Amino acid sequence: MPEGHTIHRLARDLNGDLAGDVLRVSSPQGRVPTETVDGARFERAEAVGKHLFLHFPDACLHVHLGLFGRFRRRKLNGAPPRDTIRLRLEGPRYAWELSGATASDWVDEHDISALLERIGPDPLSPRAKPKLAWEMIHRSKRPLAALLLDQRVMAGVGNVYRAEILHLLGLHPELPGNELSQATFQKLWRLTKKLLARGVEEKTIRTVDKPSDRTKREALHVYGRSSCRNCKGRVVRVTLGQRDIHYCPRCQPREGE
DNA sequence: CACCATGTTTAAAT
DNA sequence: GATTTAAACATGGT
Repeated sequence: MPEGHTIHRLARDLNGDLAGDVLRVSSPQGRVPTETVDGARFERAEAVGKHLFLHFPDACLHVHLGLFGRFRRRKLNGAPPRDTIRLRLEGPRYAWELSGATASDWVDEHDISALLERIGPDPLSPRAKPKLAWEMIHRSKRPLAALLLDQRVMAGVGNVYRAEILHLLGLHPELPGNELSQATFQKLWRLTKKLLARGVEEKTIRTVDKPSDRTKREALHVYGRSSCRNCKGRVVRVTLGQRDIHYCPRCQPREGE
């Protein structure tokens, strides 16, 4: 479910609903110890790449949604949580419920810095240093498609954004990182930032300026499509690394650059 | 009901 | 040392 925009939007919505409030915190599944924060004031949520941090005065919960994780708002209606709910944050007006996450652990300062050191710059962070991403890409022979998905290079891009970014720049997915020019990298960084930011506002991924309708297919150029939005040619789907990537051989020729 | 998918981590193999 | 592969984990939508 989640690419970086989802997590940043989650942080914004959680803050809008719950920041500064005293929460009832529970773990219906019993998988997250909540005694120390139940009844405590929730300070704020913070997103970095695809990671989410929930800050309480004396504790911080690290959440990563992984492939199936969800974190949803529910109206308070007295209904008991479903048995798949791992964590429940109950504020004055809404309850937020977490399910299916890959990670939901209490972390200390040390854990947090170790984690942040592990991931690359997040284009949505004003303090991000794109230079770090450029250096990794520039030094690597790995295909661009693999580098974009590697959270150590850049944090927040997932399978949909990667396919769309490469298509918009006319880059072949297998172009080795060290063959990308610095000028094109700068375009790539700016584009990524723009698309992720738009995703946060619209709560969905849209890379097409004026889609003809509201369907997901129409909002994208190649991902999940059988024909390229630009040239109408057949979209190629190949497994690169562990994940499928969609691209248009005509709009994204091998020579690239 | 069967199938599919917007992810990460670790260790082992190349 | 760099990179790739395999395995494990976790749900909901169609």
